Amino acid sequence: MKKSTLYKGFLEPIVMKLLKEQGRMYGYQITQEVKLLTKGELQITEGALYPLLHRLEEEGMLDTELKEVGNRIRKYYSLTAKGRKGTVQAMEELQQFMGSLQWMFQPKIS
Amino acid sequence: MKKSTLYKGFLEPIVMKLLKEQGRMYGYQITQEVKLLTKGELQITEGALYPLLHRLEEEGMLDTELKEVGNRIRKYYSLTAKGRKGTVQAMEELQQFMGSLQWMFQPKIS
DNA sequence: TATTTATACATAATTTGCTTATGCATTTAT
DNA sequence: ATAAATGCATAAGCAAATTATGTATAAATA
Repeated sequence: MKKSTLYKGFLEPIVMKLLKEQGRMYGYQITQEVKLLTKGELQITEGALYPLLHRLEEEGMLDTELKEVGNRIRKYYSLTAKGRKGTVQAMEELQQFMGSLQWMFQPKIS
Repeated sequence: MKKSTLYKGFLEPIVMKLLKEQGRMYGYQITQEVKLLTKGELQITEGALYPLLHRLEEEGMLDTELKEVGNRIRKYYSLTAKGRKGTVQAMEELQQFMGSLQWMFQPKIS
């Protein structure tokens, strides 16, 4: 990932939120969607994404489903019930964090 | 640092922005200011802060000044010219990054 | 007045979360 | 024919935190 530096810790909520919106996605598709949604700003690397997906699956956040497409196999991921709860929580934490940094962008309070 | 997770990479811009606003601060003061400004949300750990300050000084971003207060020695940090430029840049990158994540918080584009 | 908490610095070991590099295989575009 | 895109995966290395520890003074509190 990169172009504008990726601030670490964001990849997980990004992926989970995407899965929540889109329902069911495979790894490569996630990289392309993020690239699109961020107008090329964020480029997720596979070295970051795949291990994360594996970890989230192991934690019971994601379910997987293999699908043969043409001659290739795609691995689709979707949120479990736990994963949906986890997403809500991750988003709340993210928002709170962003909120707590508002002072950085506000004009000085005279 | 912690309470809400600290997303990695934010500490540097936070510290630099603070120094830009306040002019001249010592380490402990920075931890207290951040705690105040974030209403207790972000608690900077010394293990993160001091090495960062040392690194920024080494990179020519910060100047230091020792001051004896009572019986203790405080080490004051302030931005150099390079540091002020660096702060502007760091803030721009941060804002661009935040901007590129807007889609995560916006209601679905029907 | 003894003890804890706050102030003030610092460093080392460890963990986390990425990047970079590599590998393999198929499909599409040049 | 060759390169680029699609699709998965893992390993090595690095940077930025956390956690733990150490030292010392000052102020608050039991």
